[in-house]
Amino acid sequence: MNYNIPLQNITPLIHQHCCNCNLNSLCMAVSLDTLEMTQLDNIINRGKALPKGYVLSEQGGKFESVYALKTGSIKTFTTSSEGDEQITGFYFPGDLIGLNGIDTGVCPNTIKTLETTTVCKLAFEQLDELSATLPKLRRQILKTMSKEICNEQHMLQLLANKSADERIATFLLRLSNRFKSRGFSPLKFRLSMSRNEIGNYLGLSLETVSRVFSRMHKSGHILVDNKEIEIIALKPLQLLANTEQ
Amino acid sequence: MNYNIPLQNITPLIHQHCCNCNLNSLCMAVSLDTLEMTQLDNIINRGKALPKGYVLSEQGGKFESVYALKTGSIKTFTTSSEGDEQITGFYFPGDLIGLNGIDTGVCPNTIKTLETTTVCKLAFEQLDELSATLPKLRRQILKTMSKEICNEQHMLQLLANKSADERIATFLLRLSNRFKSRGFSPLKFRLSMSRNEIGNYLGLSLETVSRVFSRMHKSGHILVDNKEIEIIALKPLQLLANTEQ
DNA sequence: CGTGTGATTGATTAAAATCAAGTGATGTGG
DNA sequence: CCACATCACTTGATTTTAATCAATCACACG
Repeated sequence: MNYNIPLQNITPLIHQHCCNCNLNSLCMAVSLDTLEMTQLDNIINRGKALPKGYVLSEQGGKFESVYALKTGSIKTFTTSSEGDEQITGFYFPGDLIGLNGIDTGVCPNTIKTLETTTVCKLAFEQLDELSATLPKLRRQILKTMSKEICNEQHMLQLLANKSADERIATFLLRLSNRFKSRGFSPLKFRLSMSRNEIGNYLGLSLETVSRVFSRMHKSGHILVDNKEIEIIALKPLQLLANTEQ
Repeated sequence: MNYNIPLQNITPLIHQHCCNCNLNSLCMAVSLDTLEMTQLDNIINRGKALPKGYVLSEQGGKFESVYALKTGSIKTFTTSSEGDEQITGFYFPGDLIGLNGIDTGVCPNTIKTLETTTVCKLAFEQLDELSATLPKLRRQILKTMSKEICNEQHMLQLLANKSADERIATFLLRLSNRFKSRGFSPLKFRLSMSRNEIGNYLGLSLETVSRVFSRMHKSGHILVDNKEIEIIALKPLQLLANTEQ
């Protein structure tokens, strides 16, 4: 199910601007004043609604744009020479995706929607030029990349020496925090990715993911109904995520 | 053995400039012309020789500077709330270290020398200001961070679904490539980190690291003499690093 | 109403961690 | 310069965890 409909052919949203986007506090536009935001606004190709499974950018392709996620969710993954995928991140509204192509000029991973999703597309060259005159924008780009590095270092720690239960607990709590900061419920949410994708991301088999969910469900920490998750007991999860028991 | 001698009290090297530094093709200075290099030169606090175990920057401290590694080697690691360390990277001459503190303004990891090491210290604020007028420098900073993200995504892939043998083979080949691009021998080198540190980085116990080294030694792929490594059969290692058996 | 995909659950296996000696290297003080 | 202490590394035996293999269940969809 690999849609490759060109962006132009996808239903565009009503034209909207950064200055009245409800995500501007999370996005590139954070800390810019109205005039600066208008300048940013001018280089943005805005709000296309994309179906589930749509590939925004393919690994190996030329790096030209970065994407700001408006609604929906996205996964990024690398495909190794043997063909197996490794998911490198899940993304939600307000996230900026695709900056890691700068180094080589080639997209190092594939960007794919997990559900119906809308994004803003920013041409990187123009963004870079604009950043020369807007120190706050420049700083914001660096911050985004810096945060990405920190996230990945956190994942390294998780994969290097945490148990399956600790990985899942950490995963759920990170999702919870991300939803919270976006104004969604931090205790009740829907997983837009499959067990297989969660396992791939966390270095676990899909069976293990399912077993851990069942275990946590039985012990009353969470409520699992297929993709719907409700966190019942936050403290035990936090304990599991932080401490080596 | 946690030296915390202030930088000022460490023997300074003979004053040297970016324009005649033999690492400028690897470092920030790459692609800058002579005038631009001189401007960069002016904001650099240069060439201090640091003993083994010296802490350049501590996790949780204020983020102010980044470091360019001239000679020696460095590890970066995060310390979790329970106190266990997770090594996030090993660095060699030409590498730029510490940019991931930008996001929060706080150093997200500790930077520590693995042996006698010399570095150049760059005040980040000044570097950022300079980057506004030097597009090539700005691009270089982004490239450095982009490369760091790609490295870490590569590590994620390694930790998520590769066997101990594949991890070690990949580790050795990456070192080999990095030494090669720095003009050192790609087939014979000295590991400046312990088995414990390698294991920590690769998500393996130190015993497993030792066993894999022994196994590869016996099978004639590498020669191991304590910290000295010689790659005898490159092809089998590459095969092991790339393919699922 | 079958078909297929994703999720759950159980049984078995495999890989690496842990536990436990023991060896070799390095460094220190007498 | 040597005896001793310490630390890093190696190797072996056992245990543990999660992967794999396998069957079944549940839900969505044509």
